[in-house]
Amino acid sequence: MPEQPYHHGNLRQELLEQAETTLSRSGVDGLSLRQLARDAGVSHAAPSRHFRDKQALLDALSESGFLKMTDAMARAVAAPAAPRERLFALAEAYVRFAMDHTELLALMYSTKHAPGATAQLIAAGQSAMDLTVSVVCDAQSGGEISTGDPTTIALVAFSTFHGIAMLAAGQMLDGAPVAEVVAAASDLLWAGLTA
Amino acid sequence: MPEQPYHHGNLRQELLEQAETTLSRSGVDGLSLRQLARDAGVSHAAPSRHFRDKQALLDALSESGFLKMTDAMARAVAAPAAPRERLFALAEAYVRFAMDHTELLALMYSTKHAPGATAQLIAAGQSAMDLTVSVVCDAQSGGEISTGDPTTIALVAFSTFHGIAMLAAGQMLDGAPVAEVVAAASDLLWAGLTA
DNA sequence: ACCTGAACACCGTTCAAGT
DNA sequence: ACCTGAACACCGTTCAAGT
Repeated sequence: MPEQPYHHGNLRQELLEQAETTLSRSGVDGLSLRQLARDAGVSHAAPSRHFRDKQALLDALSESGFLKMTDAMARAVAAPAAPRERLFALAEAYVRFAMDHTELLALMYSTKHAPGATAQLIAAGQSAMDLTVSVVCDAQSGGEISTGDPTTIALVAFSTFHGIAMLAAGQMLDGAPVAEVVAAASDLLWAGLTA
Repeated sequence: MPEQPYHHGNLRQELLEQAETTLSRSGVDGLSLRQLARDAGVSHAAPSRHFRDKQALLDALSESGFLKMTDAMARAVAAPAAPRERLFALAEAYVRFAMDHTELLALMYSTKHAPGATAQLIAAGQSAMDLTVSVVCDAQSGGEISTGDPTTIALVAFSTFHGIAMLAAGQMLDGAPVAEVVAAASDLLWAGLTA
């Protein structure tokens, strides 16, 4: 175990990992570049080699969050099942991710990175929505739900799950069991789509 | 127009008003107690007489935001109309408020004030949801929609509108016209409820 | 290429002291 | 009661200089 060499070698990665840990424990406000540098045993100016500014680090964190979330949702939807079950599984995966990564989700959907967002970040943010569209399209081509613009339908479904995820993550469901709300939302959506 | 007297007289109110303006222009991150003090022509330590810390000011801002929002929603729902239209009006009012007060809404639903929130703040946050419950109950007692726990139904409806509001405020609807998504969501919800 | 050290212009919070 | 001024411990960002 040698002391840290002058060239850290993997600073960018270590900063990101430490940042994710700190984020989940203390929220965005608890995140300071100088503290991250201290944790990594490096001068406070070192991170600027790897992230232009603090926002760049937050954006990188957001992007990896979107990738993880989409991954979890994609796995939930991949299992062969009826569209009805796949939509439910999508909702469950979304809400579960939200509850397991409260602060990360808040960062991901904070308006902050609105203007200068990377193309990669935008694409990552879109992929969860794309997944929803594909489930809707499958259900439509199976003739199980009403025709109608699949994007709009997916947007409504996604918004519903997003709303539940955000409220659940913020403990604003007034103590209603999350699983019940997710189930009720899936039922209601499906009932509306098959009406 | 005399110079500001030593005792400002209305500092708390002026700080809140200036804070709301700054918030809407620059977001929470653009909000600094010291800057607000400068704007009010007062020393940087003066605000602490009126707000224990920065979070207290943010909480006060949130609370007044919730009051305004509920007020707008209540007005939208007050007009005598069929439950179907009242639910739609509720959704419209919510989303309109969200788009007109992007940063305020983000603050209101940030998890920040989770632990030390005032009872007043919590109550204010609840009132929009209460309004939704009452619309659902009216629809149920009119026999227009399926019976079932009105709180759960309201929670799903509220989540849907909340999700649309948040995504719209963050310009994450991929360019889909907000009004269309709101209408589609209302239609889908109502179809599910009357199925 | 990667990092350090010092410097600059900010913060929030606290506390004696003033009026 | 309400506010000031100074002080403390932090920030993010920049930039010459070191290895």
